[in-house]
Amino acid sequence: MYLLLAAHADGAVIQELTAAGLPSPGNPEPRIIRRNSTGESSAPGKQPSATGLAAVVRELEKRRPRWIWHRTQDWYPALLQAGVELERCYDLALCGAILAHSEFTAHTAYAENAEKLTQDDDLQPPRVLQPPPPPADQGALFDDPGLRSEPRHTLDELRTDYAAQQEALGAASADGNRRQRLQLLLAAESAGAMIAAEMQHAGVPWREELHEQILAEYLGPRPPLGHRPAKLEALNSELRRLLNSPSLNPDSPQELMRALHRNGIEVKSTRQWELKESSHPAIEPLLAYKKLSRLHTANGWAWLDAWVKNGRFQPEYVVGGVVSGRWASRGGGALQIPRQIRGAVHADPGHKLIVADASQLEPRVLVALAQDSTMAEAARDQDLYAGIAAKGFGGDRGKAKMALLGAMYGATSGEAGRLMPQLARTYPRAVGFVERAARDGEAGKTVTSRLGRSSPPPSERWLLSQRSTSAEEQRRADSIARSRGRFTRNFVVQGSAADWAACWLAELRRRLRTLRADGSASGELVFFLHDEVMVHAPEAAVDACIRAIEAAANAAKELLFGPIPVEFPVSVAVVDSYDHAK
DNA sequence: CTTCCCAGCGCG
DNA sequence: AAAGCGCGCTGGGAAG
Repeated sequence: MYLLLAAHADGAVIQELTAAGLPSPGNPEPRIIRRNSTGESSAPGKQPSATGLAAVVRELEKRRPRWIWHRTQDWYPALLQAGVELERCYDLALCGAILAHSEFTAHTAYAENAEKLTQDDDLQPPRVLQPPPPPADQGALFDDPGLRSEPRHTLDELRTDYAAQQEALGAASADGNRRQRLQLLLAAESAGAMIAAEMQHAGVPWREELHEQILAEYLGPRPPLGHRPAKLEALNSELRRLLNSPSLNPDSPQELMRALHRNGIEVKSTRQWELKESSHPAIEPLLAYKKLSRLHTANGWAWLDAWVKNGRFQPEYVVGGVVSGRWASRGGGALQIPRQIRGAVHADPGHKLIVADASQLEPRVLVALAQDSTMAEAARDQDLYAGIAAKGFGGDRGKAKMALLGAMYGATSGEAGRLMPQLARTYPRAVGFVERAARDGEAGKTVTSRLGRSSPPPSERWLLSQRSTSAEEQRRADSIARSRGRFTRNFVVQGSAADWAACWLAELRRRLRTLRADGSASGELVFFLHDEVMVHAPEAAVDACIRAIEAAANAAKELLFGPIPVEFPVSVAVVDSYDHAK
């Protein structure tokens, strides 16, 4: 059953559709849910409109429909706020973006139409950005889901878009299961959107007093607003003395650079690794200052005030925020929680954090993509790098790792660059695969992830550079082309790893829901970071959750690659506190 | 004053 | 030791 949910000038509107996106013959009329019209008496603290729509959706969910809507972010957070969890959806915006650019559907009307729209866009002034969504706590009233601005998409527009997307999907070329893969990607992307909203709703368990303890340890007591904490101030005084610069502000790279030069420290930048080259007595306190200053500005008391409420850190995840299919995030730097403060991430009483990460995901994905049986053999080892080191690198794990990472990132110089021929000799297929992606990118072609997410077309810069005439221009053109080559080289691996992770996450969510539906203790997904998930679970549910995580990883591999002899092991840690994982 | 970009560093 | 991919956030600093 397919239910389209759209914003209506007067509230919301729901229509049942066929799989192809036509109005359902048995039930063709859309149903309008007006604000304040569904008869539920307003509970204190809740607006009737909220209960109204939420109640209707909850009732319809019993028929286990697939909800089709423009953007999950417009509807689902408010539904969750109202206590309504849904099983599955189809996110038109996310799926449409994939279909508009995928090589698998490049020949379809949908892609051509999208292409035209993009060109039209170029003629128009830049689109006004959506205002940022209100903070989660303001969404609690669930006043106008999808109606924060005038509805830009009518029911018919959305229905037509869905039908067109299904048609494009149906027209995807059948060779090598491309259509099934793309369909899987759309399902995983939509599931991801729901998971993002659910994780945002749940939040990461965060103990404020533990965070404060950590800050006090590193920085001293909380300073008055706009002041440096004691330990930073002490380091600052020391620096001013050692560099003979009584008014130095070490937060200014320019000032700092001048002060260093005045003292004979000849660096070209103030980056850590370059500063480490020098043995001047000011370097050590300077590095300490930078480290602590980073903690204070990025994850200090101000951060804690802004982002942690009621023991939860609730960032917003941006599914589809990275071209490769990785997620981005907004607010609080959710994907950059530094190791220093992970001790503040702490399970609730009676609960555990289950932190699982896919070990060496990207090289394993490369092995599977390239079908490199020699490398697959080597990767049997739980430690892939050790296995590869054993064959081709005389057992030197460090070299094997650097070579493989270099191949995936496009290293040209340094030790990684020098190791490339050695890697190519033993593993020609794996190296050939990324080389091919690089050559394609340099030539302006598109590359595509395993499930069908394609790289963006060449940039304006790339196109312009193709017309270069002089030798100087040609050199620049080559450099731009190589840069694109490095991007596409990495795209196929990073993008396919993101495909895998999306399936892993969706499969895990399904299993956790099944556990809950069966009445067993279950856990809650609370964090996701490219190749790592965190489940917050009552102790009784830990074993079942671990099995779910492992089964989901295995399922993801099968979904992407079928029964191939490459393992995707996950390492699992059951901890009270995030800093004890890994 | 606001708006934008950069340098630097956090994460994978 | 410090190249080679993808992000977000901060403060400083230049531009408007």
